[in-house]
Amino acid sequence: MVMIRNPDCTDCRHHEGVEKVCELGRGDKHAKIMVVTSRPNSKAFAQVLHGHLSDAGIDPAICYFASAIKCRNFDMNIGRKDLKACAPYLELEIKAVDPDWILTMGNEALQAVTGHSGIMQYRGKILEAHGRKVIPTISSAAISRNPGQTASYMANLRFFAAQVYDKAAKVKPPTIHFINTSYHFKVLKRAIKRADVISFDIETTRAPTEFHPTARVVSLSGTLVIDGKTLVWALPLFHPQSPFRKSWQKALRQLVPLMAKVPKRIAHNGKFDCRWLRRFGQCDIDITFDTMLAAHLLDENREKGLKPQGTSRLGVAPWGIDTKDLLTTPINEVLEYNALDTYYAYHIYLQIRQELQDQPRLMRIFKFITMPAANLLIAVEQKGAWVDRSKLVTNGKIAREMRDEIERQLMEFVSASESPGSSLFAESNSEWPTDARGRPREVNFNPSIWARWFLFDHLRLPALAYGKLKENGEQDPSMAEDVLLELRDLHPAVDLMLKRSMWNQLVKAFFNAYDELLTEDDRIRTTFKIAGTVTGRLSSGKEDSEKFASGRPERGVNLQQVPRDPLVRGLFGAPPGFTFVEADFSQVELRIAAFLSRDRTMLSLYQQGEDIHAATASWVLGIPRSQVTKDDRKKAKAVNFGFVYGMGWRKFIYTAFTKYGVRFSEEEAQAIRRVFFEQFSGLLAWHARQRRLVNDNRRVQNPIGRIRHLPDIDSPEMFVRGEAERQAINSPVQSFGSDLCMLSMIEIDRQFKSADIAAHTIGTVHDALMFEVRDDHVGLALPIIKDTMENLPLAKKFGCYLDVPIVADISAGKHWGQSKELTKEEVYAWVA
DNA sequence: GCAGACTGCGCG
DNA sequence: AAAGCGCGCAGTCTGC
Repeated sequence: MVMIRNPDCTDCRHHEGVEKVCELGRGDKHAKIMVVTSRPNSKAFAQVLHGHLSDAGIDPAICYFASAIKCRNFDMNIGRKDLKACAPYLELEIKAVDPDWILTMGNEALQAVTGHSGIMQYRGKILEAHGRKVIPTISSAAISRNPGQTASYMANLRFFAAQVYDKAAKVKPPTIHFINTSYHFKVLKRAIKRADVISFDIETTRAPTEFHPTARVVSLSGTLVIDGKTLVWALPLFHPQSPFRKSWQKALRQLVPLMAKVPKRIAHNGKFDCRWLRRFGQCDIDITFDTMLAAHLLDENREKGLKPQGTSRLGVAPWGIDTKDLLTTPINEVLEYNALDTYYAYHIYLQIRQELQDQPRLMRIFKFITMPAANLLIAVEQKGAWVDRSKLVTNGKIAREMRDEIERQLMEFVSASESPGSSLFAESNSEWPTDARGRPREVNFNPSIWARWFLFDHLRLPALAYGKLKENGEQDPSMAEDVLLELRDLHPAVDLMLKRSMWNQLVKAFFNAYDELLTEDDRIRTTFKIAGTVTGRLSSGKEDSEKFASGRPERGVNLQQVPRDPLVRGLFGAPPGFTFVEADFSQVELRIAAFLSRDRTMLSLYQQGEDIHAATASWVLGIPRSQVTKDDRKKAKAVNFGFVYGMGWRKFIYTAFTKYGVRFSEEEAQAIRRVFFEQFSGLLAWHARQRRLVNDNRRVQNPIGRIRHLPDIDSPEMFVRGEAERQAINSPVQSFGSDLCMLSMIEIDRQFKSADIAAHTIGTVHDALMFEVRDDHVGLALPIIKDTMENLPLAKKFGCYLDVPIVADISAGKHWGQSKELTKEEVYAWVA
């Protein structure tokens, strides 16, 4: 070891002012296990780390601890260059100790040992470097900052221990039956018919959707349970080496109907597989147990992918191939990978099912909400939302012309010679900005270096705020909307910049995206993620990118962020012969807050059917209820939503200005907050209750038992704890609101089907549902929608007695957001 | 040329 | 001392 150390090393800047130059690690010098981490020689650090290792079953006494950087200077950040400079010493150290296994902790150590960067991507995988096996995880210091990471960190350590000590995985790899003759295919059909359980999975080409011309199913695999025995099989389909390459669709048309009849159907993110199998098997198939959704329901913070679930639950090493292009991957590899997915998913199912059975409230949510929603969304995603093609063309043209015209006007301010001569329009005081190679930068009105030059140098506007402190110690002047609003009166270009930003956003994020994604049947499709949020809400957008090549148009606009501007929202609607129906829960989160807090004022307002936003407006503005305008009510909305979830007066001033254009002084804002909590005094007690609950239990739950884990409540940092406490207030409300909406969607769709009503669910936007109803069935559909939403079977299904009235506002017309809310009479006696 | 951090903005 | 919550995506810039 003496040979390695170089106390005179000056290879990187870290040697300057450090106590000991080139400090090597410590521990067993012939250890089988090497741990690469920052500051291995700090006593306090080592103590914590040794605790973690022991807990995971690794004896720290037989490890060698090394650092990626041998001169530890805590005032300096470590860059790639530093790691490179120090790499030879680490390499020598590895050779000298000669370990079989290396545990790297944190991104630095990962980079230093393997050369890869991206710890969140590589953690828990088995890599190879310097001829040894390497398993990366996050740094132990990250755990104390963010206790929320503890579970997966410990899972990584336990996995490392299992590999090092060669502990047999809990689940052994199965024998896989490859189906490559028509005889085997027949045997497979017979087996599926007899099976009680099927866990299945498909591999596909990287087509953007199952309807794309390049969409093919490359292989199909399954794990069957027949008479208590498992049978694992893999069927090649469109793969070039497949005997069924020419008849792959025919094979699916034979198999999918049989699979759909197996009593228990399991898959990991099965919504994806079911969409493809429906398309090519020409038969509806759904799932009874989705392991990804169940894992997420049990712990919304844990990695829910099949591989991380497999390593942490089953102790199996990450299996499989880099699925870049399946068609050029040898068939055996594809099939083995495909089959193992189904086998391990089946074993994960066995575990998770038990965990759900131990928590009956979660099981009920899974049974009555999660799985029905998943199966309903298969059809919703396949159907898509209808878009008015001619409107898309004309509205898009309007938006593009508006943006171009504004940019033309802005360009007049760019050339200094055309600037008016007043002091406000002073001549430029600096040179046109250049890039790193000295070339002039292009005009770019987006928040860019050029745009900052334009505003703050060329037009000499004052920089009122600055962005984040950068690595080089500089801060860019902020171009955020609220800052520009302050500068609006100083120069006409500011207003143009603001307007351009709005129109450009519409063009780029919406019109362009919709143009690209609109299919021939005039529909746009999204993917809803059921396990995409920590509260149980759906998220909407693109399919997981890993499944698809970059650069291609993909399935997936975000249906939940369609601007309310009629120019955009009005593009969506119902095709000829159909009516677009939107049903909104009225103020659902505030009603839930009233229910949970038991605040007497709020409860009685809702029980009397009064408008809580108007009430707040009259109190905070000090005017009688009758004088409250529509605008006042809108402002009160900001007050209500903010303060209910623990907003402070500073943030209130900020949001009141940026979102509603109202300025409040500090005194006014504090006074409004005070009045608010005087009126709704029950809210403060409720906030305190939620804080106590999360501090005691590290988790909170909503009225039907959906759990939000908040491990960050143990953070030593006040701010992080405060965050967890506010989440403890918001989560039960938001997640219950979402559950009401999901439950409605499921229940309404069920009734449509059983009454044979020609209506389709188009999607949800958190507290709203959208439907497409055949014109002659609107009168039948409207009462079902309203009745269901207002009278959900919460008591029957979840033992939850909601004593706040729930109200659904319904509107019906040709386009989204374009029609008037219906009165109760109109809902129950619809006249087209 | 690509990934990651960061900002800004669309929605509830 | 200070503190709404929950999302997805486009765009810029940096560093390799």
